[in-house]
Amino acid sequence: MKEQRYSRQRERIYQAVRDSREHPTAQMVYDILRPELPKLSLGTVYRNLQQMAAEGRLAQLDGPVARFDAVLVPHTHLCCANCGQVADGGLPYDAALDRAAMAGGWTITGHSLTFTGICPACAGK
Amino acid sequence: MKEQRYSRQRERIYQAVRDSREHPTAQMVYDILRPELPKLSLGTVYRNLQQMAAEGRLAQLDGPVARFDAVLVPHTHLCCANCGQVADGGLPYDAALDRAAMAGGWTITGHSLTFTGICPACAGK
DNA sequence: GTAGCTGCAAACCTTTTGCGCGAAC
DNA sequence: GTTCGCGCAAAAGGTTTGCAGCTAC
Repeated sequence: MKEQRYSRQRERIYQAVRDSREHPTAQMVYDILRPELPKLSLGTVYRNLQQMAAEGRLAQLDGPVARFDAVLVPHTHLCCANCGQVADGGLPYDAALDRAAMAGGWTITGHSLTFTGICPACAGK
Repeated sequence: MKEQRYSRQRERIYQAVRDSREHPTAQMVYDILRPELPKLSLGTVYRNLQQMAAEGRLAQLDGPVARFDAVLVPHTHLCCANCGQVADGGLPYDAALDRAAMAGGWTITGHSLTFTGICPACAGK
């Protein structure tokens, strides 16, 4: 693996994901950091998010646009079909599922359990 | 809802998804049909896939690129981390999860359970 | 001094959309 | 004849990449 150096931008990007509750997209991270780092480039955000996801320092969530999560303990997610927000689910990760799914020659390394529904804010409208 | 007319293209697109085992993307459907319908447009494939997904005639799978499935009975999926292929999982859909997830004011309409791992073909290499 | 990282901009890929013609009804 | 759907092409996101200069070590 390539040697990795410290960079102020990478640290801020990581903190922005960790401190945000909304599983931010690259664009959201960029918007969060822009006031503080006006010269920050969107390309740098993408590069660092991808790099940290590859290292396992961040988790990447599937979807039409990629979202990132600094909570590495496996957990479920709730996705609002109306506004698109992603929240943490209340159910624990069930490792028994992985063992059960290991069939047909597949090696299972994990799973993603995402619920779809309507969030409280959207339900009120 | 808008009145819907028959179209040869839509039928073929549906059949291509149904007859393919690989949960094809729009591009894959286009490639499958091109020999048979040389004038087919990629835009038409996207339009019809999206329309049939909205009607519930097809299921749309999340991911970096959208995939489609003609099997409407809810079921789990296996995704190969190496080659990206998506296969059907052996586990049944557990509706009890939806009831359990309904907390914090959310209305849950369904869930998606996707296992990540290595498929037999990639494991052999 | 030598990599690695940034900012910038262009390129890329997937998906959507506007438009005029042809097809279904 | 009236709509709706198609093919085409352009546009619109989201994401990646090449490059020259700056930064960590």
